[in-house]
Amino acid sequence: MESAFEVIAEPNRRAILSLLVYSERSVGEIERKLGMPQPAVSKHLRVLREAGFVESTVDGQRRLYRLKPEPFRQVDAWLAPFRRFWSAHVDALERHLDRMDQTTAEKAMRRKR
Amino acid sequence: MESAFEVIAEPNRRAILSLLVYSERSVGEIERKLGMPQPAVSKHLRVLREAGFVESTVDGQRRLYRLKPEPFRQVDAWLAPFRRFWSAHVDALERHLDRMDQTTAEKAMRRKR
DNA sequence: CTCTTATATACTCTAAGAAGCATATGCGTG
DNA sequence: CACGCATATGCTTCTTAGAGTATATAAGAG
Repeated sequence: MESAFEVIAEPNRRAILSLLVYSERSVGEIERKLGMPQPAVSKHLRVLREAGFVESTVDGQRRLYRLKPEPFRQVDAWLAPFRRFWSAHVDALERHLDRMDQTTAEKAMRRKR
Repeated sequence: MESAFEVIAEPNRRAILSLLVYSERSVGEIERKLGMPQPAVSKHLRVLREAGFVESTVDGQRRLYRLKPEPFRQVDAWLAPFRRFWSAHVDALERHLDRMDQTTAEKAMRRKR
């Protein structure tokens, strides 16, 4: 489970991360919110912690988990070169839709005449 | 291998995708550039194709593969909510580095006097 | 039509990861 | 100090993915 990519390949882990975006959470809170068994939560949190996605602090008998930024940046960095590419496609799609609109508009014009 | 996240969890597949950013490639080109056995390349391309990351066209006895945008967008969409969070950290880092620079600058100033 | 090049597929083997359950550890309270 | 809640860890089992190797398909060249 070296890489950040393998870590976020698991749906339950992505769910945990998405939950932690709002605020830090105890294990029990995660367990209840996601409806998954406690050992599963702890195991996934361990993986997330070892990969640097989260850190925890002790609060009495609870542990509070919160996000850490680094691995997200790694993923984002890998994604960056593709962004240029896919936004070009958005542009192409928009141009296409614009042409569609134009065509529609022209048809409407013709109908109006 | 349903999800885009599982697909990009595999390092060889990420390498293939990164290679295709520049231009479309034949299987043989990928094989040589990445130094991996041909069946491996074909298998990974199959996974990528089925997940919508790439598409291929026939060119004589070659197949040319190129990127498709949708799955990248999915990944980016999942990442988006975290971006706000981690850029806050970037800001903090930048402020930190700014202070460092300032300190360095002050030292330089002192040296100059 | 045969030989060669390009690519895909089938099959076997191995390993790793996730689920499920049981149990350990550790702190808090009466 | 005994009990109960919160969390972590250990163990077993099941499944799946990837590597490696061999082979199939299909197109071009002579």
